[in-house]
Amino acid sequence: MKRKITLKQIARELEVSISTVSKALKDSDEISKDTKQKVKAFAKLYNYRPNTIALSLKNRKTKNIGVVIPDIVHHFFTTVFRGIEKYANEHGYNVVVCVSDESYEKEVFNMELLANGSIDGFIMSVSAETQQKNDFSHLKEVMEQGFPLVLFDRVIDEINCDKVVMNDERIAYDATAKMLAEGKKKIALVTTESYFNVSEKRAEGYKRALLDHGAEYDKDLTLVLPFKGIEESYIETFVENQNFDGVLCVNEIFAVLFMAATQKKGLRVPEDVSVIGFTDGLLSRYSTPTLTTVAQHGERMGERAAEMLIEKLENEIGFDEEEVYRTEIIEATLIERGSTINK
Amino acid sequence: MKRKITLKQIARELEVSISTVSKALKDSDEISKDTKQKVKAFAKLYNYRPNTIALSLKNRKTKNIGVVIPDIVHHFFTTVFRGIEKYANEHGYNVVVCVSDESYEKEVFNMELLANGSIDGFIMSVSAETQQKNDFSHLKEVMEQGFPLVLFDRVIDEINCDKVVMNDERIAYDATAKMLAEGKKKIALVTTESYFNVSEKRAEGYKRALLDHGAEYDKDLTLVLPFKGIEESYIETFVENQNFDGVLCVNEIFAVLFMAATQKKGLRVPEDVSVIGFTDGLLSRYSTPTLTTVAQHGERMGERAAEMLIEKLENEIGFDEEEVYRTEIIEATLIERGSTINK
DNA sequence: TATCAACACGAAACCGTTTTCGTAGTTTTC
DNA sequence: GAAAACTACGAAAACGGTTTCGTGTTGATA
Repeated sequence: MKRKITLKQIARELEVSISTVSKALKDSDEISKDTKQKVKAFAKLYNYRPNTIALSLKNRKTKNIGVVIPDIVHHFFTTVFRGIEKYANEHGYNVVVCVSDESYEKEVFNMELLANGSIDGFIMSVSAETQQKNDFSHLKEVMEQGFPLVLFDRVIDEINCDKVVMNDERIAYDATAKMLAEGKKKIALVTTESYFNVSEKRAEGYKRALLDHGAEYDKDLTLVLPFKGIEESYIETFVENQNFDGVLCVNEIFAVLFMAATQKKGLRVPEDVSVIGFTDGLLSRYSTPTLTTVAQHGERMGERAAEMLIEKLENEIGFDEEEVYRTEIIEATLIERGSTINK
Repeated sequence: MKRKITLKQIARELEVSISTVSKALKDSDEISKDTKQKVKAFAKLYNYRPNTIALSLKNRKTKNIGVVIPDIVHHFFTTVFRGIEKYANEHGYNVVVCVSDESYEKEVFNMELLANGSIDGFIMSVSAETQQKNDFSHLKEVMEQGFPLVLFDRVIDEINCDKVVMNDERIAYDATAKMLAEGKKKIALVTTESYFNVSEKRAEGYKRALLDHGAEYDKDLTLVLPFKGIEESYIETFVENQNFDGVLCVNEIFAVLFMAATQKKGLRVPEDVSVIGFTDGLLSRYSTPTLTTVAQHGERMGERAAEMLIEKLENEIGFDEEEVYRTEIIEATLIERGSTINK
């Protein structure tokens, strides 16, 4: 086991002081040309790299950012993560990920762990349980400790920090309006239980579109599915008993299940029923017909979140300068595919 | 910005030495009961937590493990990562992820970065480009530096380290045999270019099953698709021109595309054509019909990889003890769904 | 020749811990 | 009453860097 070489060893070997080696490697003009060359040559030969941990301790910066997400086996979060990792890496940061698994306790635990020196700032999307409990003291805590925090997607209004969100309400409006424009009259909504503020916003956009276009909002046309353990039968029962000619689903799994159920019933997509989902994942791209869906541009969200965080990290805020927080809206776009009638 | 409290501050506040504080918090019996209580109370009040970075420097252990994978927006890698993260977290380790994006250069760069003190060991799956170039000096390098390394899925024979793999050959054999047992005669194979050793092994299993069961191996029934930018037309052309009644696809995207193409041609799945894919992702679960597929148990692979790595990390190898490397095989299983004829 | 700046380098502090070792002060022992 | 043995604590080194501040040696200047 060949230990990595340190300044101390180089210094001893070359019979100079540690400071000299350090300065020589930094091309300080305190050091003579001769010595610099000697040191650099030696360092290169032994492939010297400064120890990250020592630097972290000295600089009180780890160059690590902590990402806390509810789930990783999930297309949206994965793409956001991709964006974060990409941007971070390009800017000299590493990313340490903790998965809260939708659990409040794990979320708190992980954040405390990371806050003990492992990272310089947080990017996160809160867990379902946290949203339900409505307890955000752990977020306040890390902010008070001076950690910059960027929330994305599942954000918390009462926490004052940088945020990256999607215009859920508007895109749901647009999606609904699109189906109305196709001539559809009875548009259903398939959503999750309401403690997810994103689902709620989508529902609002859906309603507003109906009312704006003179369609009536029928409560019976909204199907609320549980967060975990979706039973296909819920959907099939709904499809069996309700009359509709379009549907907006808050994710692609619901969309593809709904589509399958309507087809099974003998209805054609999109001729008889238009279907629009959220999340442009594999399901949307490879279903039959392909799904018209809302692309959330997760990667861009991740990039922006990372950008905002790193900006905060690098621009040490002046003393008594007022901290200013931004909320960035990433515009979702509707991708038209085979499950709607497109011109 | 409230800095986290340090031993030094507690010491000053309580008018004792730093050593005393440190020992008191560790319940050392060098310290009197009184002092211990005083210190502990104060520490609890100010919510003292030892600084991770300082500990890392002191102990030369970061309690971080580095994960380098080719892609994160990919069901299989995501599940493996999930397993790693889960096991690591349960055992007091954090995970820092770097995505190589299938690029040799990024892979090398990221590993060098991580090797400068950020992590204690690596878990990785090599990039496509690395496999093509057949250059593994960066892996040898980190091993020589004393970092334990666990490879999974895309492993390298010439690198001597712990490995976690799937029995690709055998499960491909089983999948093919299953279709033959259904009475299918002409089984096609849809695979990727061959520098992926996993694809190669799957192809071998496929061939062996054909020969073992007295079916003939027809080269024309193998469709090789490029790694990036699959054109649907490649598949459609193949489906149009070849005669087959079963197909084994090396991933679920190929499987679902193939299924769509055969259905479009008017063939029924599974009556006319049986389809089996690899990867038990959303596509397999929600396609119509649902896909019979090979479950790779990525999560278990990740857990095992993490377990192997952490075991190496914690059991400092005795001096001159011979290092022993293991290759663990995670048994894949065939999940029977609607795209094959099951009894 | 005394003075001074420039040059080239080293000592030491610091980041926050842990841990070894030394040592006052007290108690026990004979 | 002196030596031995505890007790309870502190000083200092170490992990691997960076950086400030000296300082000894030159050569130039007055």
